Amino acid sequence: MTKDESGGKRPTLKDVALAAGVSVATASYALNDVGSVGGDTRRHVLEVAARLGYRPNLSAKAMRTGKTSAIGLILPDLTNPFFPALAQNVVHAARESAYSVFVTDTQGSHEAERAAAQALIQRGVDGLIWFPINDEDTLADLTGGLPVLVLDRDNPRHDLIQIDVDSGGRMAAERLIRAGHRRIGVISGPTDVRSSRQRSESSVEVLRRHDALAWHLHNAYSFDLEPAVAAAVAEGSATALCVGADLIALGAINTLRQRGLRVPEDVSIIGFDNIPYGALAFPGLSTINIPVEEMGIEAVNTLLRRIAKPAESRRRLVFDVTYVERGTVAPPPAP
Amino acid sequence: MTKDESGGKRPTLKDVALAAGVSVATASYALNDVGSVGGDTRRHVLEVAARLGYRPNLSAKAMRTGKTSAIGLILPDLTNPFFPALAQNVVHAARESAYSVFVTDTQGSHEAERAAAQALIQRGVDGLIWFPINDEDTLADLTGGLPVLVLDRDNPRHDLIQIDVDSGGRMAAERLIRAGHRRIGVISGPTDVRSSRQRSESSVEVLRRHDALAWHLHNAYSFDLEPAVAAAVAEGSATALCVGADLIALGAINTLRQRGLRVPEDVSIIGFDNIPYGALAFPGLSTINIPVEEMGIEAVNTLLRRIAKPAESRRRLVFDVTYVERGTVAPPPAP
DNA sequence: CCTAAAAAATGAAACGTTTAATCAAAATGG
DNA sequence: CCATTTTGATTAAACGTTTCATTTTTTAGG
Repeated sequence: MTKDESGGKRPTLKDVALAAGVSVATASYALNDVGSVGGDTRRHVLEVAARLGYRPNLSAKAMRTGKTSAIGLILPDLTNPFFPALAQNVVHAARESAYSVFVTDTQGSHEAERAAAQALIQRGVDGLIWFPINDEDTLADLTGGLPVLVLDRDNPRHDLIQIDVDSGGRMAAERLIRAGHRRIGVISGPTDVRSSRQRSESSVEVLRRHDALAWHLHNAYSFDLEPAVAAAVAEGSATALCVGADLIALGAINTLRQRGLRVPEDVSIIGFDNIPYGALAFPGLSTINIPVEEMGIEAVNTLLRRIAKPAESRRRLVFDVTYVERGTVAPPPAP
Repeated sequence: MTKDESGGKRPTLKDVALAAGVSVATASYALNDVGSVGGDTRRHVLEVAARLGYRPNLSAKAMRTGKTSAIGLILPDLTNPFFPALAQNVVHAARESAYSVFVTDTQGSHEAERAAAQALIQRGVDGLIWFPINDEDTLADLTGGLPVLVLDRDNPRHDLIQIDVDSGGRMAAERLIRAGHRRIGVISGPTDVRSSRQRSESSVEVLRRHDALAWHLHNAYSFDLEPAVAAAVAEGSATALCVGADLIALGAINTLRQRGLRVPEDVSIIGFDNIPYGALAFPGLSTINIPVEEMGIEAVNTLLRRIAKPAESRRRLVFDVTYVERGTVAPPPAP
């Protein structure tokens, strides 16, 4: 019960000190559990503070200490279903350590990305968790010595949390081969981001080795697959698809169905990301799972450690992926 | 070009004043475009500030003025696909006015909701955009005089942005009737939130009037529909479903398909929310669209207005919904 | 007991702003 | 040309903390 004793406004440290009959300094020491203050006084101050419902003014604290206990999360696109789970876990992990999170979404624009970073830095965030749009280090001149954790992308200057996409790409390809497919198409996302390239390149490599690569489509963006490819598939150029992102895979499924092809009876598909949609689709999308929840948590852990020890050597964490089988893989249709 | 003249640390107002050969006060006045400062000096100060790459320390400004130009966004669950688009637009609209947004996700727990609000208030946010878990005013004792904008839910103390769910519920029911259905089931979400109740109640009302209500299932939560209902539908108790949320509708479709029923050939379905998944499904989910983007924008506009004029009379904005036809509505199967 | 050391408590400066209260200089009016 | 107003600029206080340097009180040692 935080009752409000003094009229109206929030009690300040001075109020607490006054009410406890002690100096402001002592009150501060007592509340922060530092300095040398007697056990009795400490308890008393704490008690009074609780009674008054005292909450430190974080702006003041921030100004004095230079630490805001806030961090920024910069994401390319919140509406991409890959990100909300990440954001959620970042926010929660941060709260565990009494940090709050400014979330910004840059809509895939480098300009917006810089503006967002600027704003956050000016706000004095203690650190940034940054999922860059592509591999360009667009914030190089802004971040200064600020702790930054980079997600998924590459960056020579910051701590990194990455994903072992190579193994994911391989898993997908191998699974399709094991199912008996010998004409497999690969569809990949934006080629200007390493992690996206790697996904499909590792698939391609495996497929080549088995002489099972039908074709490779680059830079598939949104979720309607190019009609050309759909037609190619319809003509039987491929009996299975290795797709670099679930969103694209779902689009591909749609396109195929609109052309009368069944999934997985006529063509098998494996996606990448394990976005929640996939589980909801019918049949469920088989895909490569990225442990995005753990990544979120580990991101704030790593960032907070870096904030605490700026000099520690650079860290690079790589998360494993797993294949999750649902309903979009089957043997190729009998010819 | 924000080059860094003084060694290392960010330049402060004092640095600017010094470099411009003017008092700190004048520098402040000049930069904020207030007070009486000569045209020449003003220009000069601005120029110097730009040259030094000066950025005001927002913590300091906040402490002095009591305004942080930050707001908090409290959502029940970021991974519910309804919310990311909302969050995105809130963040963008806020940035337009140089506000930053603390985003928190309360996982449907009232405890977490209170904790989050506490933290944000302590941080000194200028206002809160709050999508409550249900209709309980769980923050009543915390918010004090703080401007709060409540989304979707009801609340006697705050500005409101709501949705005309009644008309949505009616639209859905009418559409199914128009398609020829006469045995229609209604599935609704949590009954402890008014807006959820209203969605289905308005459907029910219309269906009753046409004597077309087959049954009404309350409190359907996650996305697998109760086997009981699925069986009931399978037995032909209903040829169409009016569902209170897309997420539930998609689950329903899955369950039906697993029992061998086709959508929409055997049973038609209309959802509610128009979450992005719906468009990706095959066939696309017919649903009621909520203009969530506009709502996000209007939420920050209304909140910022309230922050500027705390005394203005309470506002309540109601957004219209629209029916979006995709592929899940068809005439009932011939008996 | 007295002194020295340790512990507890305090005063005041500092953080980077804004802004009220002054003051000086320039402009205005009679 | 003096008195008055306006304009331009400055000084200093204030916001709520933390923390250094200092003082006061207590404890311990001989």
